[in-house]
Amino acid sequence: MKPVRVKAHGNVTRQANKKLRRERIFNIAKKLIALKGFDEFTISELAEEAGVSTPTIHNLFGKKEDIADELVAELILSLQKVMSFKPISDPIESASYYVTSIISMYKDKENFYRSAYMAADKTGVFEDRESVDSFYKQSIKIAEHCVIPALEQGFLLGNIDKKILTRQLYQCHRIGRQDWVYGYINLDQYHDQVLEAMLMAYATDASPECHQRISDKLKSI
Amino acid sequence: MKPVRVKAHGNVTRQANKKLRRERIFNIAKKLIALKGFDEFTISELAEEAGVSTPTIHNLFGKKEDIADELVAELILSLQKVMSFKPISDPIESASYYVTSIISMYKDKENFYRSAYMAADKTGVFEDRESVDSFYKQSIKIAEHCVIPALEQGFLLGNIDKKILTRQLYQCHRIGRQDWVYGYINLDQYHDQVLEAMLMAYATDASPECHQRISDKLKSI
DNA sequence: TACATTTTTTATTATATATAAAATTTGTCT
DNA sequence: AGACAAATTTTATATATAATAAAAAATGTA
Repeated sequence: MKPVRVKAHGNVTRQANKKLRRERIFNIAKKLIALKGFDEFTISELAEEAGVSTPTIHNLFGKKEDIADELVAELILSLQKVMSFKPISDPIESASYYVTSIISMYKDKENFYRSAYMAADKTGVFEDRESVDSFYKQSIKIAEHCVIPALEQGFLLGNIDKKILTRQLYQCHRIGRQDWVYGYINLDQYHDQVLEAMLMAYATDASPECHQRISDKLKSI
Repeated sequence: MKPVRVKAHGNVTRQANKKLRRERIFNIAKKLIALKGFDEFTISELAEEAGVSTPTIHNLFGKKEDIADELVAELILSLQKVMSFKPISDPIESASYYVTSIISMYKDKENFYRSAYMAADKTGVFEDRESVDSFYKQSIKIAEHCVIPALEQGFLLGNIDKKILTRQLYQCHRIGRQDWVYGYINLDQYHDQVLEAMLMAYATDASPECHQRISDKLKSI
């Protein structure tokens, strides 16, 4: 009876190399998806760009849908970091800081974020408003973390329901992000569009002093 | 030499019947697109539902892309009507009237509007902000027609740039519409979401009296 | 009922995703 | 260096969809 060997001798090295190859091809995939859109990009095109055959793509990534799932999972993970940013009470500072942070994050890996958001649109993860740990509810909570100190410090008056205000702050991001993801505006335009919308939302309940500053800030964008 | 007859004897009747058949199948297409999404709906599925073969679909409608183009053309035409609605100076009345009008229009032919907006997303017509007769610029103009009388009547103060205000009023619609078109919210939720967002936009520049009324109205939604 | 024409269908092509099985490559150990 | 076992890639193939050409059927009128 022959001795049974569960793993090949050089399996550790093999896995490491595989990971490198996979990563190289995954980056090409991100580039192609960002360039053409998720549905429009094809496995065979990816294979050709990567210099391999289509079954190799399937071997490394599974179905096309699996690529979307992987992008989304990576995106969710990456967004968890932003989720834990420290609240700033002044609405103008808060909005500026928040938008700038996100932009610089996107700028770093634009292909990844654009392709991942496209994939997310296909799965609908961001649209789920029901489940407790939904991205929607998490985002609303973050917006709330911005509104509460602003109320406490008197930048906001409390005449507009907090819930409505936070909801608006969240919605601001969505439409701008959409426009950027699908290639209608660039990141700089995204910055201005979202900042403008966030400031407008804050302005609805701003103290006279704060309202004046927001108005000035809006003129400078 | 045989006499050349350009048209068949019964061509008028034929064309009329063809139009009826075509319309029947087009309605099924709208239903299917609204139900499954434009990319997900297939020609063969449509053919089966309609009780004809796939080439018949192609014969009647051309390519799949042509179906999208036709939906978009019909949508643009239908929206031209809404474009010419009379401005109301009071922001609350104006927003309520506008949202209600649109909803009732959509409610009538929900399959059509949902499938047409999906098709429009694919073509990107609504994202074009450059050309003079772009839908974007037309929409901005309508929003302006709402803002100007509100300023004149003193409902708005003019502290916030008119351009910014109109832009916000337009953006309000987009995200809510998106959520409805892709099946995440129904028309009643769309109503509340868009009305809330429009009122919030007006509130940023509202006179104290108007701001109070908006605040009350928001509580009642 | 004959017919000219339109309309539909059968047959076929092209392209994309996906998988199974064969062929090749890889990394290690002797 | 060369043998080897497993991993990896490729060739070949299946399935699904969109699209078109040519043949067959249906239609409306005289």
